[in-house]
Amino acid sequence: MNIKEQITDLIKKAVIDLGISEVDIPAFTLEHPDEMSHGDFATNVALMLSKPLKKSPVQIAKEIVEILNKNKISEVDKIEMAGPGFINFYLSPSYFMGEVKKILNKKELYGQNDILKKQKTIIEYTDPNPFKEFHIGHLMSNSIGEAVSRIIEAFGSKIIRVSYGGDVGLHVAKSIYAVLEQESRISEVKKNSPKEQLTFWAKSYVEGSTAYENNPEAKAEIDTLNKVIFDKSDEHINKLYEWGREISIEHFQEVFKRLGTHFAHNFWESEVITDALKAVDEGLQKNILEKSQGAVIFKGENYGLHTRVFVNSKGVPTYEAKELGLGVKKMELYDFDSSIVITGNEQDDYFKVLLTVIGLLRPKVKDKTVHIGHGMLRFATGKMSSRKGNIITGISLLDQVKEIILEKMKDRDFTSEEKELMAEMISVGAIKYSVLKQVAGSDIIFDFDKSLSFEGDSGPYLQYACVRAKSILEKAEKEGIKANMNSEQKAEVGELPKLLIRFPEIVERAGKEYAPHYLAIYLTELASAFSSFYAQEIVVDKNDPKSPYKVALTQAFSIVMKNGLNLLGIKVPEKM
RNA sequence: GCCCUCGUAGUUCAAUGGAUAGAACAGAACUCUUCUAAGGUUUUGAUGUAGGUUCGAUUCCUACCGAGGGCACCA
Repeated sequence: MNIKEQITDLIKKAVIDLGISEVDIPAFTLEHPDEMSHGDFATNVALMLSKPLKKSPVQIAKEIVEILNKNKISEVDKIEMAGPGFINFYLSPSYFMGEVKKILNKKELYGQNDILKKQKTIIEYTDPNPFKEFHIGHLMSNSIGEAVSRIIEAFGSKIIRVSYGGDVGLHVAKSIYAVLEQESRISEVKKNSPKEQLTFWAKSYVEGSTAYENNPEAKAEIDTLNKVIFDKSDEHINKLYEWGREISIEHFQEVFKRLGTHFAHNFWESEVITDALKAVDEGLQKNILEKSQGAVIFKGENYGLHTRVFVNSKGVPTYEAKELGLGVKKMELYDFDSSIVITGNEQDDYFKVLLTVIGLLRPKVKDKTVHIGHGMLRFATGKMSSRKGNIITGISLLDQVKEIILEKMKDRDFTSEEKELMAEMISVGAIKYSVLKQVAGSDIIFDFDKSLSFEGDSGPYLQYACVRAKSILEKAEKEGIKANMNSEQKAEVGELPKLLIRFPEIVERAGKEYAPHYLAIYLTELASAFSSFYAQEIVVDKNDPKSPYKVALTQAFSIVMKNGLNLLGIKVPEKM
């Protein structure tokens, strides 16, 4: 039983002592007050009892405090009534010391739990489409997906990371249409670097999309081409297709590597089509789906949703059917305990329809599946669209940010290899943090100058705090001062240890709510507390009897910060 | 038109129905002879509007105003 549960128990007993029967105990809270001067835990139980007991909350609180004081446990130093009737609990210094010791003992395992022990979780994110750019929206999906994966992993679950790419569909037809328009250039383009070949394909996609929208003849041709690609009936087109697909995939692998994601499997739309059509047939047989105007549709209106097309009138399955097939296939391949799908929130309504259909077809799969919609990356001027070509690619953002960091470091005394390594970690950290610091579902208004900061509330701020701690620990080792938690029990416990030991509960909340931002914000608070501590105290000092204690705190900080950043998918450089 | 998100300092973001609404950036003033100033200290400044539920509302409900997204063969 942890301390929170122990205190909760004591409160319940006290309430029963007041004459409330066990079933009538209100659903009170026991939480950390915002203000540290309000103690380490606070409960609102007296406020909630005011009505049933027909007494003032202050009076009730006083009575409860009296009872609590009789049964006090050693971890609690002081209990008092405050404000409109809150009861605040102040924990003892030795409790905090004991908890910090746990950090030093558990090291990189600190923060993990076994809530999902022996479970298997499949998580899909990033999902870039071959023939299109890997843009900063994918960077966003990847940052969130990777963080959620790592947090779920810390819950003890086995994680299967997958990505899903649309290697068939209208966008491919649009690209190939535009490539066919400039057929004579192809052999020339193929001599260029993979990067330039990729640009050629991305441009073609934009051109094809424009033609599709503005030119009815082109639209008809592209629609026909889509069917040809789907049927694989034209050898020449098959070859173009293979070329474009490979160039894209090669590029994606490079970006994944830089971001620190390794997918166990990459699903492609082309490989789920059979499953999709099978699922559609089953849906038709069970009257879940129906035929209408030559297409297969789902009438969502019956479920408070809207109608979606699963197979179009040309017999080609749409995204909805393919995703349905994917859901079924994932279950067959991996037999998961839970499945998480992360996409842009523009697909929220679509996923509601899809999950409803899956629920009718495979109730068990539905119960185990959760969709997380992340916000969009938008420019102040409007939405980014790869169809229109006004996008920032993932790789160009990574490179630009890296440039800025290298520029900042140019006068520093590091070798160019060191600088290269640091700049890579710092740029990825800065980008990931800027995505992870806010609620996953909300949009990021992207402004290159403002969105990526290297100061204050930023990735580099956290990395920097960690690097400084590391540097102190090295100095302590040189001077032979060892971390010791016992030398300073009597002292007043500052903000740093109090924050440090909250790490496991923050991880737990971030995982349960699929909300990495709780962790990001916590780490910033923690780094801030450490930076303050760093500015006020000289940690390594042979003449200071408190030095071993301060070294211990620094070490604990270093462990927690590193573990926390690791869960966010952010690496820490040796120096910076 | 219907459905879903969301409106918080000048800006970008926080706040499991709780106490004095937190940060960061920008602005103002300090701070490197001390373990890395990508740091620290101080300071100015905000809940779209109108109701309702509640001991207590940024949070829940209703209406309005405003932004974004989704609504049949794109993904």
